[in-house]
Amino acid sequence: MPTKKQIADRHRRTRRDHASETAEDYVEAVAEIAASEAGECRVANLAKRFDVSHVTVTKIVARLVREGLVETEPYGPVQLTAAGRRLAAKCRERHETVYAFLVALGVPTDIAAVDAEGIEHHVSPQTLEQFATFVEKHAE
Amino acid sequence: MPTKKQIADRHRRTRRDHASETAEDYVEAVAEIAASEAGECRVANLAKRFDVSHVTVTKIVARLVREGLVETEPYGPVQLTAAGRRLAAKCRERHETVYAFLVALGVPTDIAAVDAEGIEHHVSPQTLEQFATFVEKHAE
DNA sequence: CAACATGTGTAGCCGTGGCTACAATTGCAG
DNA sequence: CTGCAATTGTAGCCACGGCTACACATGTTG
Repeated sequence: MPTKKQIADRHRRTRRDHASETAEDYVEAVAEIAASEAGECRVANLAKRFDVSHVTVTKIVARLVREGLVETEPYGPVQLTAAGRRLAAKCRERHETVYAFLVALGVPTDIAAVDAEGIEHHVSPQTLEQFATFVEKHAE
Repeated sequence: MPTKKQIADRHRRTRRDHASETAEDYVEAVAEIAASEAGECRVANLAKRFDVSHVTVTKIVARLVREGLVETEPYGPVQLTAAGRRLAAKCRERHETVYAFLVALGVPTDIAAVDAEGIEHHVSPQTLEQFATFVEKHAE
């Protein structure tokens, strides 16, 4: 049975995860939008994507710049740094695995899409591995 | 394929979930502590449990009081309301299902404990149902 | 080139969940 | 009953992710 310290650690871990969830969602979105017909990712694209005001996007992008995940110039597009691209690729893969896993489990695709969005940030490498294994086994 | 509005909705849903995650964690903890040897749940118990200062607990408890989930008096214990007990029971059951599911999947118990903590708040009833079914099937 | 729509930036506000520092209460020891 | 330790409350600060309102750039379009 877990000690009190371990329980506290678990919660602290959960909180720390929250802090980076937004970053993960944003770099993923930037990558997708830049790879789409749009060709580049602008603040307005992100605002629409997350259904928030452009101000919220601006503030979050500023934080991502501080963290070295994206680059941007005044009135210019938002571009991923090398670190941002790495993170985006990792998140995309993880997201797809979680989604595929839920679908393989028998969850309706529309529900799986919502749940994957929330779950993906909390899946450890070990659990993700089990998810992937399960998907392979059930890939008919 | 999902529309832009659906993607935005998914994200809004995820954010709204965040707002209630803390409430869920706290009512769950209050129920557990009150049911333990301690007999009652005090601010100090919660502070230790989540490894945060007592001030943070006080503020969150105040919010839970506003939301009708707990009751308390100055310098007194924190008690669940009927609504709080209902929510706690629901969360406890869901938490256990998620944990049992991860373990059944093959995730090490210590890892499963951490992941369940993060995942439980994002599991829809439909997905939870699939988790439970899976656990039953693999309960030899 | 001027004007106007669109897109960004800036200022300033809110609630949540963190914190430290200090004040007040409680409760138990002496 | 007095006094001290532990607990709880209060004040005030921070970062994050929301917002509205207003200012400033950009880029078509006439």
